[in-house]
Amino acid sequence: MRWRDVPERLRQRGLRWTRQRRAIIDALASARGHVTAAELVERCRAEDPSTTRSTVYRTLDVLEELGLVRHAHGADGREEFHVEPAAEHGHLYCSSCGGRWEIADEPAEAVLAAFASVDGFQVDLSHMTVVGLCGACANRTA
Amino acid sequence: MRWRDVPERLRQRGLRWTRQRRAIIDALASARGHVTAAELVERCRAEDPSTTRSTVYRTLDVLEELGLVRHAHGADGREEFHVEPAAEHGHLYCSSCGGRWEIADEPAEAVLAAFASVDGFQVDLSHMTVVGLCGACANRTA
DNA sequence: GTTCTTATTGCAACATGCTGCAATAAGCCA
DNA sequence: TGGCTTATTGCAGCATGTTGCAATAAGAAC
Repeated sequence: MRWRDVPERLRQRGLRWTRQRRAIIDALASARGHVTAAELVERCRAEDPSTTRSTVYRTLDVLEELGLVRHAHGADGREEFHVEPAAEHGHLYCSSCGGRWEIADEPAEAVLAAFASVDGFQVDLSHMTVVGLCGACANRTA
Repeated sequence: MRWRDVPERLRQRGLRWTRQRRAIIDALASARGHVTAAELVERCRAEDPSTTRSTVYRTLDVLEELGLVRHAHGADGREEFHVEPAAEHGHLYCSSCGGRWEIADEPAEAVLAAFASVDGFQVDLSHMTVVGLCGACANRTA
């Protein structure tokens, strides 16, 4: 649990620890894995109905700079946040059945290697959402 | 130029050829390559200021079904349209310098192969935006 | 505890994207 | 041409993101 020392880390940078930020951290801590910003706003409002969206979005930006969350864009382009990104991973999305999976290590490494070898591009896996047809849907279509 | 027979193709499906759709087709025809929906709305409004956003979005959906455009999501999640997608291609985006490139054939094939071999996932390249650091920015950071 | 600086908040407003609904008009048929 | 069916439009309104600005309040200094 890295949330404990967030207040200190903020202050070290001249930033401040506020009631609102605590609410957002609480919501994040109880939402391991993935969350959308909208979900987070809902969770905060459950505690404090006066929560405003702009504050949540701005706090998420700050937390991303601290490395506590990473954002990506789902298949529809909406934001999703990875909480405490232990291992960076991207997502697969099937446009036919709507299924979602994390990208496994093998293809992830292949992707990294493919782009690195061309012009030294360093792919940010955690930001990647790959859209297409999953095996099952592809078979059904064929 | 495949635009010429769009009216006919629409009617074949029981759809209709309207003044508004003509404006959108005109805008697309003069915007080869990539366009955002917002740009398209602007171009249409230059001709006809009464153009509404919802009409443009709905028409783009129809044109996508006809295969005349394909949409993707840029690095910020906003929509971009590929006009007349001759060769399907994805995009690279450098989060440091903001540069954009089309994904070349080699890495594209590597990506297709990597996912196909795992569980038969068929990647939709045209929908893919890969975010990361370009070679130049990666070197500068290191 | 008081004071001061300024990071942060809440508000209002804007941009993009999507949807339900009543009114319009495309395209078919007589 | 006139009438009919229904696809399409425009409108209004919602959801998600973002930004400028004045008011608030964190936290350091006294």
